[in-house]
Amino acid sequence: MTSMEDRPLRADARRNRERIVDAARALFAECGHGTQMDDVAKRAQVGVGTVYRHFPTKTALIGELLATKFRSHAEAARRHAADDAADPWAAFEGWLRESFCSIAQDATLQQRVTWIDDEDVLAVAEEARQELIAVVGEMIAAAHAQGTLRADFTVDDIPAVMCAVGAVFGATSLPPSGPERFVEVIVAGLRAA
Amino acid sequence: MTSMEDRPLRADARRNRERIVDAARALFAECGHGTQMDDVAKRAQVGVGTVYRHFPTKTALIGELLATKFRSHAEAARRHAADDAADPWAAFEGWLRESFCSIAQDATLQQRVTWIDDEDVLAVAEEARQELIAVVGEMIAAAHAQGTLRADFTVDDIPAVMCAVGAVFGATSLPPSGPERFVEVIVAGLRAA
DNA sequence: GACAATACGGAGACCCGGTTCCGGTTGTCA
DNA sequence: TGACAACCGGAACCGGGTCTCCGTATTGTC
Repeated sequence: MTSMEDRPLRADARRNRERIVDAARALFAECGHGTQMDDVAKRAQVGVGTVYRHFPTKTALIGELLATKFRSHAEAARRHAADDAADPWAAFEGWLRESFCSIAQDATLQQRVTWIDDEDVLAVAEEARQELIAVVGEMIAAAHAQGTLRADFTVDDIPAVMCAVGAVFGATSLPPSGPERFVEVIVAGLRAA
Repeated sequence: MTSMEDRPLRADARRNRERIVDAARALFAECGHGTQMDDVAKRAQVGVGTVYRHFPTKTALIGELLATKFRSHAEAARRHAADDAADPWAAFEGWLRESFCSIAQDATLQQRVTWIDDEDVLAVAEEARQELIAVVGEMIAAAHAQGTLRADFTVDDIPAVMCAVGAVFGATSLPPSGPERFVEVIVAGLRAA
């Protein structure tokens, strides 16, 4: 989506683009919402102009980061589904835990999902998001068939769970020992009623 | 805390202060993070200057709103504890559900707790927050004694739960039918392991 | 009813952060 | 190696939002 092979993109351009994305991810993880374009540029050792050539807007940049996240969640889901093909609940729970860890890494980003201009951010990452939903949908269906997952839980609830986890890990008013425990609560809550 | 009886505060001043708080609450519920001081002033039919005389800073205003919320949660907790004195779990669950509803009302505000400048916002509401923690702590202790609440759940986890719920209800990328279900998951997850 | 103290209003100063622009640089291809 | 296109940097711009300032209005007291 972000920029197909219209033309192969010059070598240095490619390098810079990558640097920018890395810098952005790192900064959002560290500085949270306070991260700004100039910072990203500085961190990537690049001028602001360069950042804007690759991403026309801050929203676009964030969208790209989010899309990447989604893709990696989806990939994890596929992996777990394959590894635990025999036990859908195990696959689902395994995926949940892995995703939660990954969310903990840069919760700030995840939190963006719950925001104002989300409409726009999500639009950029929509394709990746759909893919994720699809993959997870299958896991959920399998778990339902097995009868190990709350009957009233659907794919549509996944975003909510992600939001929740993101919020908890991203909270600056740090629950000292909290986050991990919170995950346990959710997992327990999701087991068949 | 916000302003003790240093001097009784003139009649019109008191009236305006109240209007401002009401307007702010309403706007945060409606417009979310986008709410700005001028809007609050307009809604309260007051000049911006007046708003700033009562609350030296936007943060202070939000802090006040938050403090009010905390106080009402605490009050609810006391009520439930009294009503269901015989059954701690019932009291706890009842309080949780009531609080969740109330959070749903103006989730945006609750979300503030997970934010950047939270340090500051929380500082303003700290007193009220401590009170809430104390009251709920007793409920939790009682439920533990009864053996109906997950053994590894402590008061320190309450903020996390609040954050989570706030995030879910406040998400603009609305999980269509999600929120209520999410509450069920948490309640289920909190029952004794 | 008049004076002091207190409060009000809202124009605009001020600051902050995203976005633009363009002169200079670098990669690519013949 | 030369020439042209693609790309880079970062100073300057600009809109939008918080907060200040001060002349005016209201309250309360004697």
